[in-house]
Amino acid sequence: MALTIRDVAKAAGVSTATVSNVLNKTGKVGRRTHHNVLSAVKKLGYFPNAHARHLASRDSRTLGIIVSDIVNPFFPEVVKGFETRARQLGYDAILSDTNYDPRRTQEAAERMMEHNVRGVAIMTSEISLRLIHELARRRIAVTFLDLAPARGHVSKLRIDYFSGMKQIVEYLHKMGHRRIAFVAGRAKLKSNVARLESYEKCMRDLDLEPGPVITGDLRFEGGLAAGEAIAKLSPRPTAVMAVNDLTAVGVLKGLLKAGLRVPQDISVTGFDNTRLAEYSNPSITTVDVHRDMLGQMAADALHELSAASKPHGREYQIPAELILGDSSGPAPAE
Amino acid sequence: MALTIRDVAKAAGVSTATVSNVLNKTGKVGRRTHHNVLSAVKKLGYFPNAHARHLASRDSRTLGIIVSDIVNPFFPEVVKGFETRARQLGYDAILSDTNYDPRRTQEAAERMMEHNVRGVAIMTSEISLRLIHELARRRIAVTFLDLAPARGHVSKLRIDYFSGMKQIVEYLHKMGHRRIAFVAGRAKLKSNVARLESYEKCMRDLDLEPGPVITGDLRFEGGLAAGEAIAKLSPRPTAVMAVNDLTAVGVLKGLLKAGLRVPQDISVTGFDNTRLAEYSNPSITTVDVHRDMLGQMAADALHELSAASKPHGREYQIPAELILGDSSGPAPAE
DNA sequence: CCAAACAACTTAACCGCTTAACCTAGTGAA
DNA sequence: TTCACTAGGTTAAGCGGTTAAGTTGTTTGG
Repeated sequence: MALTIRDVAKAAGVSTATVSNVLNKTGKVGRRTHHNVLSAVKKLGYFPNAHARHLASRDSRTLGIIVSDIVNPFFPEVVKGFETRARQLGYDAILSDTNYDPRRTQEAAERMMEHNVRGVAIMTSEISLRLIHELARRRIAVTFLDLAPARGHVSKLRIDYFSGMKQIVEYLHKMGHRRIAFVAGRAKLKSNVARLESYEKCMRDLDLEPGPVITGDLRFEGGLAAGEAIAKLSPRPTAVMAVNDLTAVGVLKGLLKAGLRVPQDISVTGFDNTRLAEYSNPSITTVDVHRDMLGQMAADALHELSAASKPHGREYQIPAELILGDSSGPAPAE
Repeated sequence: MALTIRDVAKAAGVSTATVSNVLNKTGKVGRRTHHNVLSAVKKLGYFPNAHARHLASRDSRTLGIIVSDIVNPFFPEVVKGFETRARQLGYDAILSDTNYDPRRTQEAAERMMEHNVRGVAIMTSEISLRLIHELARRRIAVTFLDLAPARGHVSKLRIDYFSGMKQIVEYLHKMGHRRIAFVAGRAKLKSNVARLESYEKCMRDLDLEPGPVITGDLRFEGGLAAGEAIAKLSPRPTAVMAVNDLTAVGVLKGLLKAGLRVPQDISVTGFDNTRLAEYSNPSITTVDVHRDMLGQMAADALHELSAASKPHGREYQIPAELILGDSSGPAPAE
């Protein structure tokens, strides 16, 4: 089999405890011995077995992250932020993808328990309350996105959708837009509902009548259809806010197809600041929700929770930032 | 602490060995006992400790995948394909992101060794030969992308860049294009060199003079600059092949900015079939290299290697497929 | 009818590490 | 000189599983 700590101990002429102490930098070992052990490690090419280490120390020093779909452009940056921060804090990170499937979500949670993670960041919405309790019962730190309130071992991450929407609406208002349509996503998803409601509230706050609201599908096709529909409306809106960038790209294409000019005839905005927004033609005005920061904060939150003797879940807010693109401009003269 | 197999054994009134046999479905346990154990497991909410299991069985049943950058749109689908297939085959999968950093690549490889993986799929180019040997010495199965030849514990995955490029060149040729420019990436990366060389060879095979070749940076900005430069050339190429989709989007924007119409005045093609290509305006003609299949095949290859008694590395070929978009069309009349 | 074979367990020795408890010089204070 | 520390180790008992070997009670072939 592979090399063990005993091989190193033998090679360095010391006990396994000493090797372990060197490897873990406990400072209980003299300079000479320390050096000897280290060179034996190097010479043999030894790497400690993570499983044995975790088992013996009864601490996995592992954080988990569960996402719906790593292919969804929302998640890679979150994962990267999480993983990077976790490593900085000295944790190993494991990732599970649920593919929007509740059964796979269950499996993902089980995997986290089997790996004895200290904490898990749940970035999906398809999580059941039963699972949450299951994790809580095991005193595993948890962070959620928007779902439940924070308490005990559970911290909450809140993306400030409202602020993001507000920034868009106020920006469009300042540019002279008064008829601002909204292309929504499926009603089920919390984040989409939040976006729609924020839009409506912000409109009212500016004494504007919300609507028309068209329901898309969060995908390109839905946006395309919505764009074509909007082009035919009378009176036509002077701006269209889409629930996300992908929808916005669809809307944009639909409007262009109908012969409208963007942004001269009509402005379009997205949400999420994905690469799509940046590389679209014209680039899309959107809102950055700092996905990398979201991942980082999740790792920080889990670290805090799992390190505390009496953990007290907090709420973390992730700020949103307006990103101006070429798809929006002053409202056309009537 | 958490529940152990002993708790379950006690609750079911059997030995830990029996519980283990039930959990591992060895078929050595009677129906009644089997059932009793299972209900005890369910009642207590027990999940076996993965670390202990791996340690005791001296088999991690884990596959690893190392990528350069999960945020790079090339990788998420690869990772997903890998992870999905690995799970189907009964493996746990772990992911490491090197961020293009050789030091982090080293750390990633070490992590794989510490986790005692059966095999690791290396999807980055920043891997050193030392590391490869290190892994081979430990009898860890390995797959590479294009780098070394297959042998022993090492299988090779080959993306058929040549076929992809050939399909584009022949398609453009059939559409009447004769002056076809190429926007390359940095010379260092193997995959980019392969694309450029394939382009040149395919051109010559059709009795066309390759060039001009403009060097971009694999990013949007490089494409943009290249597009603007190409617009000014005389005689102007009637088609531009870009080394990847991102570059193609940049080229597209550069050409449009210079007042050219795509595809009426000039055709543009990309490579990789990312979402960018699909959602670009106009959508980009590109080549799909089946990234999910790449991930799957990597998992399959590792499974095969690690299961074999006398492993013999193979070469796997991932096919490329032309995807027609709206950015290409017949060559303009002279 | 008895020994061999089998089904269905239990016992206990690890797997590769960590860590509490113990040991042994050597040092400094009284 | 004596004694309490301390520095720098060693010993050995786990961590939570797996699994080879051993132990039963029950069949079954000759």
